[in-house]
This record gives sequence, C-alpha cells and structure tokens, in this order.
Amino acid sequence: MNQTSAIHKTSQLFASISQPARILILLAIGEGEACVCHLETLLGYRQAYISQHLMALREAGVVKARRDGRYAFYRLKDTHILNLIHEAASLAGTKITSYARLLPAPPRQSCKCPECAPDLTKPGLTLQETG
Amino acid sequence: MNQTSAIHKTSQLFASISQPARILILLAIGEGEACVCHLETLLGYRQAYISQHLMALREAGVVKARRDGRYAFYRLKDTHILNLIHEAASLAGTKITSYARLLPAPPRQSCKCPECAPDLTKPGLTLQETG
DNA sequence: AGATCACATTCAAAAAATCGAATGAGTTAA
DNA sequence: TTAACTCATTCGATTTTTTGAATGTGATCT
Repeated sequence: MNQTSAIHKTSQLFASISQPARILILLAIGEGEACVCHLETLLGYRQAYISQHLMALREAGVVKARRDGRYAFYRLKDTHILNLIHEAASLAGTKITSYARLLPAPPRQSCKCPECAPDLTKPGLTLQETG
Repeated sequence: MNQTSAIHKTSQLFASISQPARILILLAIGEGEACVCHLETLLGYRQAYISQHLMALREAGVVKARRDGRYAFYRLKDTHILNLIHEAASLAGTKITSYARLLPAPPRQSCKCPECAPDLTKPGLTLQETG
C-alpha cells in the first residue's frame, strides 16, 4: 500500500461524504441500525434517492447492509466516521447535532419509522436531538 | 447557525479535500508555510494547476495566503485538518505518511524563495518522510 | 396465483468538477 | 523602461456527479 493509493482511497472516502444528504443519512443511522423506510420517513427523501446514496456509501465502504426479509438494515462499518464528521464540522466553524437513537423495543425487529414501528405512534414518543 | 447550514458547510469542507492533489498540497504545507513554487517543485505539478487547487482550498477556508513581494506563502488555517486527513485514511483502511522537512533530493531544483533557498546550499539534506 | 411491499437499479438530463492552455496582474531585476 | 519572474485567473473541453423518473427484483401477503 503506497502513499499514492492511500491518498487516493482517502480522497474517495471524503468524496463519498461530501454531500449533505449522505451526512444526514450517516447521522440518522448513527451507532445503530436503520432500514431504508426509516430513513425515508426521518429525512423526508424519496426511497430511490436514499437508496442511491446508500449504494454510494456502500461502495465507499462506509456502510454495510444486512437483509432481513424484505427489509434492508444499514449500519456504519465504523462509527468513527461520526467523529470525522463532527471534527470536520468544527473545522468548518459549525456544530452538527447528532440524532439520538431511539431505543429499539425489545422484541421488535422492524425499523423505527411509523410505518413499521407502531410503538412510535404512541403519544409522547418523539424524535429527539442531542449534541 | 442551523443544522442544515452546518451540514452544508461540513460537506463543502469534505468536498474541498476530496481530491488527491488537494490532500498532497495540504500534507506538503503541513504545519509550516509553503510558497507555490515550492509546491510546484515538490509535487511535480504545473504552477497553474497548483494555483487552482489553492484557490479552491482558500475559498473553502482551509488555507490562507500571505503575500511577500512576488511570492505567496500558504499556510493551513487550522492544522487540525491534518488530523482529519489521517483519521480518514485510517477509516479507509490505509495510512498516509506525513511529510516532515520535505525537500527535493539532490541535485536540487527547488525554487529560490527565501523560505527554501537557504536550505538549498546546505549539503546532506535529502528527501525524507516521517509518519 | 396475483397484489403489494421494501428496496435496488438503470437511464438520462442537468449541474458541477476537472484540468490543460492561455493569459493577466503584480513584483523585482537589469 | 524592458524583461523576467511568481502567482492568479479565465476559458473551454472533457469527465464526473447529481438527481428525478421509471423500472426491476425479490419477499410477503391474500
């Protein structure tokens, strides 16, 4: 592994997250797991749009997918990518707030969006942000 | 400063360094200062090419320029950008070696700017890398 | 079986980045 | 002043990325 190829790989990693939608997706996945429909609901993007970005992130080795039935669950390959994002935000003179992960209901395997997670429709349960 | 604009600024920072030539330039500048002619000799790129990338890095707020006569000296606005690069390399599964005291090997064809010229007369200075 | 759901992929047009070439602008030396 | 030097900028062709739209694939349900 020479210097040139190391720099090339590094630049490709940067390129894969040099886009607002990608960063939002990574933040939404956080340290947990998220299915596409969850991201769709959470971020308000169309499914195909999210899938495209997830494909790019997958090819860049940033996320990995797990299939379970007709759902696909995405997870960060290395959660240190979140640190990278926060440090970049700091260098850019701003601050990005992380999405707090909602605790998954013990027996449930589905995603957390209102569509597949009836628990979230209970009053009083909302999405929260934390720094 | 809301979340959307913070993410936008962060993605722009990533975009500005999502390119091998840019990363090489930042590594070459390192924690010191470098004139364009120095980078030209060091990296083997054309002057206009380097100037273009420096302009992009300047607009992204990554580097700042200082003019001294007909020379322009560039410096990192925040050397933490180097940490960011190394962390990204690690996430990409590679390792980038920093340049320390990097000078062209003899016979030296480096620029004659005040910054580099004195070193050129000293014997025994060669191209060195350090991690 | 057909219908529906969750997601992936392809296609194409628009937008942006890349990069070489030429040129401009300011500084200093002759 | 003229010339040479250092760097910045513009221009344009090529390539890449972005993004909406349409469609494909496989799993699940009825």
